[in-house]
Amino acid sequence: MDGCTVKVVDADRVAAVHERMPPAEDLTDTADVFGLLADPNRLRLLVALLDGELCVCDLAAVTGQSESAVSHALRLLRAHRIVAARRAGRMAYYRLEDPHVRMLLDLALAHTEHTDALHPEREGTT
Amino acid sequence: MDGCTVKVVDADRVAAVHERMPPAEDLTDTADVFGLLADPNRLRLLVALLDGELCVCDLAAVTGQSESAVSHALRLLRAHRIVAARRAGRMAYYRLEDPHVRMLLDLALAHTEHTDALHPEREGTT
DNA sequence: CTCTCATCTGAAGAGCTGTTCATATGAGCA
DNA sequence: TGCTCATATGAACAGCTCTTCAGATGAGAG
Repeated sequence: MDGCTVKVVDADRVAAVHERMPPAEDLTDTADVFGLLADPNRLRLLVALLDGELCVCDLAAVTGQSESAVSHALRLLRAHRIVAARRAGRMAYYRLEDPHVRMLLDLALAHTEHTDALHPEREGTT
Repeated sequence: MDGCTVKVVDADRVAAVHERMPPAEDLTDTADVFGLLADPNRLRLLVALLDGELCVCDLAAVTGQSESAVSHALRLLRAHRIVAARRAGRMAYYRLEDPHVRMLLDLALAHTEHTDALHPEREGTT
């Protein structure tokens, strides 16, 4: 049932790694950020904002989503302070606010571009 | 209903940004990778593997998950070639195989550590 | 060959996520 | 003041995800 819960093969390594493990809070936080980047449409929005601010209208046009979907997505991103809104009359201009996320985006996109043959979706060992 | 679908505020910007937008395939791929990093337990596994290979047993111990959960998670990560398995008898030693993911992890964790007061989970503009 | 143990797998259920539709808000304009 | 348009919001539903439980696989020991 438990299998290995009791025994540990490399106790020292386990202890050391466990020591270095970031606190649960940090991991949750990080997973959260990754989660926000884990949607193609949200990704499109953020990529669109890499170059500067855009209104909801234009974001919908650029990313090919309904305005409602865009608004919902922006709401989420705003709640996590990844984007920020500037109001001009009835328009709302959004911009990428989190430099950390910008870095992650840059890094991820740079690598994806170079990764031509990586749509495996299959087993590696079995 | 559509609201803005027809009109675009800054047509030039929209065209330019749309031009620079990576192909859908790349975005899906990237979102996919982020999705794999979007779970605290998977994150724990990957962080544990940053220092070198570990068997399923020890991974379960270090990350505090059931072996079954770990196995399922590793299967997923393996399918995307993020980790690789080495077999030694009935043991399976896993290691982090994707340097790109390693970079993302390093970057993300480095920043999360410095981000003491960033558990907002609330509105930014409203 | 049989038994044990580490790992893997499949099925199933609970919960989360993203989209849509309908409607609300609030600014500018006539 | 009343209309229109950009954006925001809420409810609801479909689809995906993660965990667990039960059992399968395959290697080593006797």
